[in-house]
Amino acid sequence: MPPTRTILIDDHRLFNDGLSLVLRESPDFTVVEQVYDSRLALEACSRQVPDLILVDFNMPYMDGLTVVEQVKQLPGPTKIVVISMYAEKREIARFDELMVDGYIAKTVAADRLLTLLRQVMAGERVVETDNPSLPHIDDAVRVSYGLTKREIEILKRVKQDMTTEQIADELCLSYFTVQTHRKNISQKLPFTTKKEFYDFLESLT
Amino acid sequence: MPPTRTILIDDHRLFNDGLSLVLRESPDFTVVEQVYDSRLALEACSRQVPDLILVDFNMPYMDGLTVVEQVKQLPGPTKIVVISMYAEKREIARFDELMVDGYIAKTVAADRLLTLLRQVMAGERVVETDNPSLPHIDDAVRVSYGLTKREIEILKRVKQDMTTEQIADELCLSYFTVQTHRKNISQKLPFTTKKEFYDFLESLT
DNA sequence: CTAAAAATACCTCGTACGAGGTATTTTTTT
DNA sequence: AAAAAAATACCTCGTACGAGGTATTTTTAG
Repeated sequence: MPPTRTILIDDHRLFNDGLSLVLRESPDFTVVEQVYDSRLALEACSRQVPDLILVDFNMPYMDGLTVVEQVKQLPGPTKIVVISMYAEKREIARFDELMVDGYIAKTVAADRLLTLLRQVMAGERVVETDNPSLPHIDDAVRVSYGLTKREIEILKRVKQDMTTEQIADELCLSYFTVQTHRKNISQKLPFTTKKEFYDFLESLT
Repeated sequence: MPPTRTILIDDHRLFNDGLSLVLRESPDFTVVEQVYDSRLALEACSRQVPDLILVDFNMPYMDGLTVVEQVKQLPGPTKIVVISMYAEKREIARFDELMVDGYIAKTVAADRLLTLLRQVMAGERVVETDNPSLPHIDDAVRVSYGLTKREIEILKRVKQDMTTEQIADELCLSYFTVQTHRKNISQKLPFTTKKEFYDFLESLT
């Protein structure tokens, strides 16, 4: 059986190169091309007609979504696996619609990735969104910013874009109480930009 | 000369494992430990006393900032290099304050990383925030969402958390014009959550 | 048991923005 | 030259939140 001809699409060269080494460890995969610029992905795929592409979701210029949409238009039995930073249900849902063959979080170990990719090549659809061996505690985050348990509860809901009123309803609190918590939280956190804040929220489970 | 004893700290196992393979390619580096959970980073560093640690900035539980702060308290001449998703001046400034030995974006190629790490071990401080070979155009992003050039201009400033008024001042536009652009933008973009929106902004240069 | 920390609740003011309009001018495309 | 697209500008209403307060109750730690 010939090795699976694979194209890697990720603008993070370091990750792309590392992933390439991971695949090279296994004789049943061969990396025929590495694409560092999503705009070149389509061209590479139509030229190489790979058996498998691994595409990062978060890329500049053209996001993974667009790449996937376009590659699916191409002829050939190319399998598509999305590699993602995030293990969010919302993200997964978007790719579910696109019917990709796999959705794998970057938290998986290298050997686990190979196992999953082999399953994909065998015709399965795989979703591996989280590493179960990592316990979901946010104590460290909490302590490092001096947040209380209640404040974390509030933050988790802020992360989901819930409004003060919605949070109050869900936790059976007064609107004003949630207001107070949010105020205290923003005084404790050092972030100056919204982006920093949302990056921080990302780390809450 | 003995190889540089290195610890990798990144909760993205796949990246961590890939990075490990990258370093193993070079005889002057040896990876003594891979840490997948930032909470265990301090313990590993005090036990191993490595020559070099590579730490990811964006991690759950405890961010790179905290890890760096703590590791700097430990004895030993451990060099600290931050590996980051982002090439943002703001981020770099935060690590500049901490006086780490290197700040390297994930967009660098594997062999370039090795070169930079050797420079660090030779006593230099390195900052490599962007890959100059990638032209900064956001045409693809623009077209895929049907945004106009002007709208991109507005968005870039929204990304910097500028208010409607500030944007209007900078671009010599009426407040109302900027308001209109922002309205049109939010109608064109499909994002339902703030997080999705900020992830998208990340892709603008 | 007692002091500190956390959680609860209330109030107001100012800022900011999205969504709903309408409308004119400029630029680009055909 | 005409039509289409983009950019400009104005207006209002409602929602939401941060920052500034104050104050009571509950829980935790010493």
